[in-house]
Amino acid sequence: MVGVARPPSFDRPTVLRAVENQFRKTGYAGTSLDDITAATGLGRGSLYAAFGDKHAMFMQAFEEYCGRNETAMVSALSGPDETAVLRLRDYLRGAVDFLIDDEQRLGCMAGKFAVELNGQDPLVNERICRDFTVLQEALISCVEGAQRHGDLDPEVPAPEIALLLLTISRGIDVISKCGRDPAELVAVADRAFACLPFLPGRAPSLTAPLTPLESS
Amino acid sequence: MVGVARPPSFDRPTVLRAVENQFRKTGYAGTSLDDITAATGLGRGSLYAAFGDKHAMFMQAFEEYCGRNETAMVSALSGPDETAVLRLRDYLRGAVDFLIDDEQRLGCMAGKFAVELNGQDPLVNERICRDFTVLQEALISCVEGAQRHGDLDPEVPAPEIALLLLTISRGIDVISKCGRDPAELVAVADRAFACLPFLPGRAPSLTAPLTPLESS
DNA sequence: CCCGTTCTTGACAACTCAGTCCAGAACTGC
DNA sequence: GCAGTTCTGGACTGAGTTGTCAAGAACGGG
Repeated sequence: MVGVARPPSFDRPTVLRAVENQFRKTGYAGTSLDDITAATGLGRGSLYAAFGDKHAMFMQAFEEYCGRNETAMVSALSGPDETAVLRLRDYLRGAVDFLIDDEQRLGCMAGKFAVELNGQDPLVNERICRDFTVLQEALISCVEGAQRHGDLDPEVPAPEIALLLLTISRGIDVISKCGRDPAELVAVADRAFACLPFLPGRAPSLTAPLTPLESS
Repeated sequence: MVGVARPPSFDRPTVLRAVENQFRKTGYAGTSLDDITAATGLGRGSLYAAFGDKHAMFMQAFEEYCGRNETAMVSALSGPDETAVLRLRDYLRGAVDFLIDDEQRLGCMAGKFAVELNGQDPLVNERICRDFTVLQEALISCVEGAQRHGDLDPEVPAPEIALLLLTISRGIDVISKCGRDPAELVAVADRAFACLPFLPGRAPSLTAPLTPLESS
């Protein structure tokens, strides 16, 4: 009488990742369930049973993305005050490297759906706000570290610098969409970094080695 | 025998503008022809006869937008070297003001569809590239003016500064989507302006009066 | 006022869409 | 190998989609 259920044939995170990629590639309205069945290799029945309807699939994939990205960014921006300013440089360069490395140039998923959904989906919008807030706070901590260490001008409000950095990386995603020379994107990131309010004599060389930054 | 045709009952630019607004609000895939008939007040037959299919409607509305925006930007960024740096400030502030003034926060249409279509529509993509190039070139001229006048460091390549400014205004569009306090957006624009490579003693006060900038 | 032309409206066909459902497959404890 | 459970794939439904078409309305020269 103790019948044992057939176990799912798929790996949940793997499927969610495929769903995420499909939505990032073709947008929310532009993605059909047939696209999703093709991307995941699962039938409609399995998808609906495991994740709910299209909107729920999207939300779970998006939540997955946000959590992963926030963790990576918070981790990449944490560290000693001595190297805080280098982490800020790597944040900008990392945004560019990630675009260059990815042939599809997907960019930040939160930024993409902020733009596509235009604030018309409250659940998605709330998650985007939270994502941007988390990223900004991680940047604030890092900026404050650089200020404590005497690299950046402590008179300039850290939240403003942090939000500017977030703005620039979202902007880089946008301008990268129309096949620009990767060197131009790198130049923009480096120029943005060079424009930060360094204290006199503290602006580091742009040719210093770059430590890679995990991004997505 | 010289029959005279019934003249169209609509104003072409007005209809194109309604089409543009609808696409900007709900995206390309997210806009149905019923949405467009509702937005324009025209029947399907009239729309198809006048503009062609959905894609052609989009292209014409987008072309209309790009032309209008490019003209406004080139004009707003042109002027004497003495005030070039102020025009750069107004470019950034204008991007923010336009978002704040518009309750729908539509932002730059080229940026929106660069993100939504992800480079998958060659015709649209080509137009976006051209739009960004025109904007960057107008910014380059203005930056060069500011350099000639001794406001900005002539050692820094003008195209880099110009592309950074373009990047920042596209980024502002993105972060504005999740209901941020307008004051934060203004602060980011002002901070970005303050970060430009001014020559010593040339950084203008941020509280100087702002001349309005037409945007869309 | 008539006429040829073009515009307009909305019905229509063909197709795609999201979401449901069911028949059968897979699995494991017994 | 059987039984009981859940998983799987795809057919199916009804709503929504794009694009077409035809019947009639509007127009102004003659």
